[in-house]
Amino acid sequence: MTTQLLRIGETAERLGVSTHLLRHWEAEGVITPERTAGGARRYGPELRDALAIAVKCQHAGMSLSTIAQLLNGPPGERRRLVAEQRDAVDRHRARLERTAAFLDHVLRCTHPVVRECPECRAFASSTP
Amino acid sequence: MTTQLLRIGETAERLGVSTHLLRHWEAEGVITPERTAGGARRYGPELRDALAIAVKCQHAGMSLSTIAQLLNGPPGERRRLVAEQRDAVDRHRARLERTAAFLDHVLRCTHPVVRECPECRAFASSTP
DNA sequence: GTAGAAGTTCGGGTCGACGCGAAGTCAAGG
DNA sequence: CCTTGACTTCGCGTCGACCCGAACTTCTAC
Repeated sequence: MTTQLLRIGETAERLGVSTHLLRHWEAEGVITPERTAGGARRYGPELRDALAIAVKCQHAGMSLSTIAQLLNGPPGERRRLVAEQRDAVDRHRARLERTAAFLDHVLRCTHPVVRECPECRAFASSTP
Repeated sequence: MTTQLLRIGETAERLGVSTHLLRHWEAEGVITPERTAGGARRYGPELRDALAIAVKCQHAGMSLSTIAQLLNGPPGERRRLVAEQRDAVDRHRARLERTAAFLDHVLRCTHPVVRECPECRAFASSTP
């Protein structure tokens, strides 16, 4: 049992994505699998974990190029990027929090017109 | 002072976007300004508030078509959509929270390899 | 050793959300 | 009247992320 190398089909299925996508991500420098002598992609457990993490990161709003740097960049740069993304996620979270509050408010707001409702106006003119 | 109608240039500048964008959003059915006799767009205070809200909603991940429905759809449908988006925002928030925790962890994680770190693995295999 | 499943490369297509510039229109000042 | 500047429509270009099919090669099970 030589460290469970899976081919692209299995890997894609387990991850719930298409094989096209895995090739695309490779082309974008996100994840680079090993190759057999004949050129077929083989994904080991490490890479599959990295892929899973990449998916989560993407859901958190990171671009493919950012994720690629995160996974493959030099350690120093990597640390900086992680911290940066951490901040970005926090800002994103703050925005979402305001949005959630606003939507909650809208559900019970009786003002027919935004301008007449201080809470709506507050959201409209909230920082970034 | 007849309810401050602004032209597209002023409106765009105050909002920090391009005039192209405002026309684009109109074409997508997001916001439909009044027109002068000659066909020039005029944005009243109400519409400008709506625009500001649309911008926030977009930052919260909503698509233009969703926003268009939110702003212009029939009240019944609107309520449903708001509730739906509210839920989506919450799910999004939950994901971001996990991501933030993961990034925090990565900043102080000493394991050289993801597979060897239970916390990293936990994030990799966390629900959606 | 060979069939057929699964893989490969390559190039073009789609979708959402824009940007951009050309060519024409309108309104106000000199 | 004419200029000037902000506006109009129209259509094509871009970018990120992705899907898809054609044509060919490799892998694997029998």
